[in-house]
Amino acid sequence: MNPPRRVRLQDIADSLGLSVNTVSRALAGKSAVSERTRALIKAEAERLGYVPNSVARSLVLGSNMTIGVVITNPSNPFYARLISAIEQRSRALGYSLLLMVSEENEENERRAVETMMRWGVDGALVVPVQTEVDHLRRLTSAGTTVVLVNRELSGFSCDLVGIDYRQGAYDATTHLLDSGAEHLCLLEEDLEISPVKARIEGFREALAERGVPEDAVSVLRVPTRRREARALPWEPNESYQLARELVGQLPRRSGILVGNDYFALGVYRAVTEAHRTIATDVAVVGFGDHPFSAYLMPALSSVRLPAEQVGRAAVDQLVARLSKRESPDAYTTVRYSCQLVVRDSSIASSPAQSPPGGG
Amino acid sequence: MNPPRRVRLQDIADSLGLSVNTVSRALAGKSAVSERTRALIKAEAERLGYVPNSVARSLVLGSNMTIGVVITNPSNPFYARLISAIEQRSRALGYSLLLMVSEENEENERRAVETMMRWGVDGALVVPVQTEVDHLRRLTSAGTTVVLVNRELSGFSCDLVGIDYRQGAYDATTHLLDSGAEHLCLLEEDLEISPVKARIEGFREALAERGVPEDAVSVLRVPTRRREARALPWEPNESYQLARELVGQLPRRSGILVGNDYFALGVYRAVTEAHRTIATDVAVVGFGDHPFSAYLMPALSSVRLPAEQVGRAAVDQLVARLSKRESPDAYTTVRYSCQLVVRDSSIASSPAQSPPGGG
DNA sequence: GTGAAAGCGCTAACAT
DNA sequence: ATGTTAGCGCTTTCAC
Repeated sequence: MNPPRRVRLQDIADSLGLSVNTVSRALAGKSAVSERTRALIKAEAERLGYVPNSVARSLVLGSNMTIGVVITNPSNPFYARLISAIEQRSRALGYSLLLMVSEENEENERRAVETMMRWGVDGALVVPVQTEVDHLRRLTSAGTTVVLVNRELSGFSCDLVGIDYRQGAYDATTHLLDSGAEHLCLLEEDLEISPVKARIEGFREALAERGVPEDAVSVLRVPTRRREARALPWEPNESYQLARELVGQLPRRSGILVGNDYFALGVYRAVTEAHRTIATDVAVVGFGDHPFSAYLMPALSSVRLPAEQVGRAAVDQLVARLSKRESPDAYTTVRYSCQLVVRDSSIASSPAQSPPGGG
Repeated sequence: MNPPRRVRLQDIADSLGLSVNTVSRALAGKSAVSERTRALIKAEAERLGYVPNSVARSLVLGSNMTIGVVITNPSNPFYARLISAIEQRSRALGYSLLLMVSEENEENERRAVETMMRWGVDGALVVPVQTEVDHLRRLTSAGTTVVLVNRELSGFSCDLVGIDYRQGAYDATTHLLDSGAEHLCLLEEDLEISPVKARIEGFREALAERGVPEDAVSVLRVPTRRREARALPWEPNESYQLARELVGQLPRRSGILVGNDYFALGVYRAVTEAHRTIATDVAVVGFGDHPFSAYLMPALSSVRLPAEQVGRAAVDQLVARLSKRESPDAYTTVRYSCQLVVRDSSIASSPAQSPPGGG
């Protein structure tokens, strides 16, 4: 059997004794076609199983209704949710998605940008790896609209849709203090990216505001080795090792804020193995509110991240830019606030201390 | 500033006083160009910032080095891993990825197939929603190579790369029996898909082999409502509700196998709330070996799924087919085996019953 | 070794 | 209302 050649406009035109042009217009819904021939053409297209050739269409139109998405790691639950949201919204607006993964690697990101330029995607949604921006600049100056997602980048002006991690960390820290924690520790990823910086800021800000002394505060970096190929950033083992060391020297009434719910798993194990109790001895709050967090024992308090909102808004922002022909003179930055979900891991650590039958 | 028009072969040719053709051949690495001009051309291309137009190239070549991927839900950790693996391997082989999400919805899958036909992707990797196959047939008969991933489909012949869920369930069930469980229950997703069927088979097979009486066995379906928009299949609440009812009537020495680690979270909570103990009273084994499972207390035994192998193999299988020009006369089915990881949730439930100091 | 010409499938401008 | 022509950027004959 020879390869079944694809049905073209020409085939429909021939079969009906019309010109390609008429067929094109009829199927495109343009006005200059009689309803009779249009019906005829549609029927014939249906009969022959005609499928428009997007590649040819894109070549002449110069646009291909495609959005390039560059993500650092789809296995990270947050980015998985983000991809879902982006795909859903893009699909609703008629855009296809070219997915690229940078693996926290600058070189991969460069190649992704190159790919997008080759394909001439209409727009790009990028979670940038780091601070290098020259390739992104090339991309925009080649006429591609770029919207940064989740991570901010100084020295590169474009729209950004992100999350107010500072506020999230601030709220979580304040909550830990309200729950009675006096010694605070932040366990963070070891990447130099804006979400981490913002969380540290929010953490510090809350503590300063309450006048917590410097020596009662520490920020520790978990060696996630994200940049090593195939390393899972959320493998709890690293945070477990770190928490083991930490837990020995942990004073009473301490609170730990972790930059990722997976880190909390390591903390839980370390604390439990040291025969101390989450919540009572050590209050814990996570980031991400992963589905498992509500089901840990005790249930983990966590800062919920609006991945769906961010994904949707990023697509909307991108598409809005595309409809405006000219290059913008001002860029938008949107940071969605995140919401602390209080559960058992951070409830006030004192109730057991009230004397039974007292009062 | 007027839109910066993209650099074409023509621009390089003009700038060097050559023909488009020569430039094309030079950059394509063809032989019929003198080394001197080739160097000149490459330098000029570099200088002007030339980026090949993949759309134009695809139109003439009829192939675009693109693979269409249709996934039911990227937020599902298993599919997230699968996407990662597929992307990584595709990238290594020079293919771009068109990502589409079906949301367990037949209509979306149809649209995804339509999109792939429009773009004329070289091949398609599909996790099929259900049993409908007419659109997939159209896709293949239009000349697109299809490889099914993770879910099997009767009535549609093509290559398939999947997982031996039957074997996984068989091993897990045997293990539960070996651990002393006498009353067995399987908590499964409520989708009519091959992985679920295979797990039920494996479960039943192991029990039959050991002569476990029918009335000591049950298979329950968790109403995951996957098909409802935005419903998270792994939201543990449904399994929690189900397990609550179950746990009241659970005899001693029972074992629960769940089709998804997230279900185990619901079971853990229900069992704990009923003042019974995981492992001792109820042995539990999960499926998926999600990162959190090893950190539950007690640590969850689970069947590890080779998502990375499957993703990589699926791409390799697809690309292998693409290199063979003619339509195949035989299709390959590969099922990767999965490995049970035994942890504390399913250790023998009897040690505490041996009389202290006895023997 | 290089150039001229044709054409991939489609749409837009300009006829008629 | 329909047909003709041109051209998107590239590759592939086929000349020279």
